[in-house]
Amino acid sequence: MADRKTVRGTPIKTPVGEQDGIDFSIIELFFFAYRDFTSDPDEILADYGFGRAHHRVLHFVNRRPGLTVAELLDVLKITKQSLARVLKQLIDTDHIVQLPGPRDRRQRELYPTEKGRALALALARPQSRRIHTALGDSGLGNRASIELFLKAMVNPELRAQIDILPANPTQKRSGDDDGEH
Amino acid sequence: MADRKTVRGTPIKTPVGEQDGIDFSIIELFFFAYRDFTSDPDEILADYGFGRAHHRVLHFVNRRPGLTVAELLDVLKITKQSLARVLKQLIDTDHIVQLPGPRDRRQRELYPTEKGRALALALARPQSRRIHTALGDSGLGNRASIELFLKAMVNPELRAQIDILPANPTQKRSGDDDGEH
DNA sequence: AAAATATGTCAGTATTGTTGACGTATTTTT
DNA sequence: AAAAATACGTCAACAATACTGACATATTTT
Repeated sequence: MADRKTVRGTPIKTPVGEQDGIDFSIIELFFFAYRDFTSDPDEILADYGFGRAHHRVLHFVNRRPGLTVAELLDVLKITKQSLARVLKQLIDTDHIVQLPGPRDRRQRELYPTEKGRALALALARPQSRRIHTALGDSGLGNRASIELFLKAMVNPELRAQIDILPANPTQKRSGDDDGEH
Repeated sequence: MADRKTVRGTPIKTPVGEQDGIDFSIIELFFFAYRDFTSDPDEILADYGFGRAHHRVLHFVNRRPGLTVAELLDVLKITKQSLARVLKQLIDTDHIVQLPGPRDRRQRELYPTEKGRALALALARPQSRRIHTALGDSGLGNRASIELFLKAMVNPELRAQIDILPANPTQKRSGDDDGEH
């Protein structure tokens, strides 16, 4: 048998691009942007021996204090076991506490402690700074457009998860004086 | 000694929010958007027994045909071993071929085959569609703003990796041509 | 000839995810 | 009250993707 068991295809030397009818520039930008966006908290987490999974749990418990394990699983779209490990660590290190559900005592409502709140804020701070800078660079009037765009990128049936969160109630903030420019 | 081997902190019941000076809404939207953005190709990849790592390699080899292993490692920011596995699979399945570098024969230039090009396009198609829809939903005039924003989210020192790509007409590969003789 | 470089590979490990099964406490249904 | 369903925790086994460190080979540079 000659070395023909795999008939190698011919190398293509022209780059793919927009002419193929596909929005490669934004696809790629999204990849790079998210990579760097997550790199900021990753460095902090490393000091705690935590990973990105811990960050996500911490984030949502801080955003929706009192949410149950089942709700958290639904938001994160992971399995019980994946959550169990990181949640246990966060509870053991006193970043999160569990309280029995008031109506249904089988449920465990998850709350951040002072320590957990502080860590969540510390993790979010560099991300928020990056976003703020990026908004400045791209024109400060774009905030609404960016929000709309990102929200439209989410699967429609899952947008409910976002709307529940206390993101929009007092979005006014007009004339807010955090102007770096 | 009551159960105080760990003195648990008090549960905090108020959600974090923008009043903490942090842009939680966009942080969260970015998370959800990227999660769903990557879920489209993930489903296709599963049919091939491939994962997200294969997708990234395939993407950049198609975007920059002829890039070397070292360049690919630099773009992906992973180690040689992490790349080795997925690259080997992609070569064995004839999605990518290697050619010795013309100037330096130690290098392996990576090129997509017809098959690899087709898969890259198939993976990018639903992502592009999602982007297009989202741009439509958020106002069609926002494309430039979105691009600027995403680019500004990338670490400045790494933006060069993006500029090299054939997204913009200023694609000038420096150095002596690698001409096909 | 020696050193440096580009790549490939091996061995071992960590993190984060998966599926499936089972136990316990609690609530709901019968 | 007994049975079934539910919420959660946990165990065992496994898979994908990353990591570090070491070493081999071919090739280029010094």
